[in-house]
Amino acid sequence: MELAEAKQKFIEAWGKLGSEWGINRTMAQVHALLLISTDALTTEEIMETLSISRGNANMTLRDLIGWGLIEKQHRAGERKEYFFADKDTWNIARQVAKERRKRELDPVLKVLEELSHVKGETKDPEFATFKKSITDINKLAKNVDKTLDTMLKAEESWFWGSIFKMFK
Amino acid sequence: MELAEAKQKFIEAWGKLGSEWGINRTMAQVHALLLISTDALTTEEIMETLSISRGNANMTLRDLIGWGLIEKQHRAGERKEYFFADKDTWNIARQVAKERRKRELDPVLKVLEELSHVKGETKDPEFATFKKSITDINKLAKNVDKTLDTMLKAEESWFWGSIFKMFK
DNA sequence: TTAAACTTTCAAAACTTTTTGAAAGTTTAA
DNA sequence: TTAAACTTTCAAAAAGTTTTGAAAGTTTAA
Repeated sequence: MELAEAKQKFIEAWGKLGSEWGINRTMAQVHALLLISTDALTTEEIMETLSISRGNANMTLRDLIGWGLIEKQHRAGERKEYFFADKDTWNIARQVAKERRKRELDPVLKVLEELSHVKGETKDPEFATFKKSITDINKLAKNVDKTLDTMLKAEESWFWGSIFKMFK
Repeated sequence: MELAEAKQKFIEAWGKLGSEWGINRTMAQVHALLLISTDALTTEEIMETLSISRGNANMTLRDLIGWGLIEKQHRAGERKEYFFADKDTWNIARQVAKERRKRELDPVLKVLEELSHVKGETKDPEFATFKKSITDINKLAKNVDKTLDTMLKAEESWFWGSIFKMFK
């Protein structure tokens, strides 16, 4: 397989994975392109390579910066802005986990906390079922939250070392 | 807060979380409804409670069965089918992880494996960058895969016990 | 058998999300 | 200043996804 073809395939695969995980396809593709680019790229180059519009490229790049996955680079004597991706996969995983926790898990935890205090007649089976489900899900969610927290603070080697030890 | 209101809130929150995670909103809502229902419900009751059409209810219920999250119940002397959800949150988490691994992670692993064998000139920086990114992502993906595998086989208590030990 | 009770299908409609591109805005060198 | 080089915005269009509902299909009691 040619390198160019391989790059193309990677961009497609990454884009597909992204869209299945609620990150939009273009965003994942731009990220993939920057991940496998040796040098930082301009908006123009990104637009060209992925055949996307200027507006789309601009918004996507801004979102990626918001997610902490890419950065701008200023070059002396040049007007254009260059973009490059953090290439450390461990950082990527952490950034994504961090953002998704903030955007998705946190609000759910808040609702669950609120719902777990609903008062009712313990003998009422309707109430008992509701209460049990909420409590159980709340427990799981809190565990996930705690695990993410540790993961976010962890160093890569320490983290995987622990995983390996854990899973023999 | 009234029990009825609390139920409504839970269904909404679960639906929102689902849609952010690539599971469609209705599917997550039907799941939520069954999770907090003491008794198994008919298609009719689900349609009514969530204000959705027969077709939608039918497809959604079928998908949920496909995900292993709910089951049909047959009642002697009755024509209707009843549906109920597995209430064990640990099982729910495992089922979801299992399905998503099959649908999303497996295909990506396949592509990465293929791409990690692309041959090229090691001195070419373009090639070197590509190779490194693919190799790193491949490593991470394999680790995630292995972790999921263990999780899928694990008992709840054992799993969380290990997590706690790991994270002090 | 039959027909009532129920389930499934799927094309079209509704809704949601993403993308476009032209216009407006900003920055900088001269 | 000015104007060229660049970035940002956003309303409208395109694309993608979900939902509807009526018709077709299936099952079962009698």
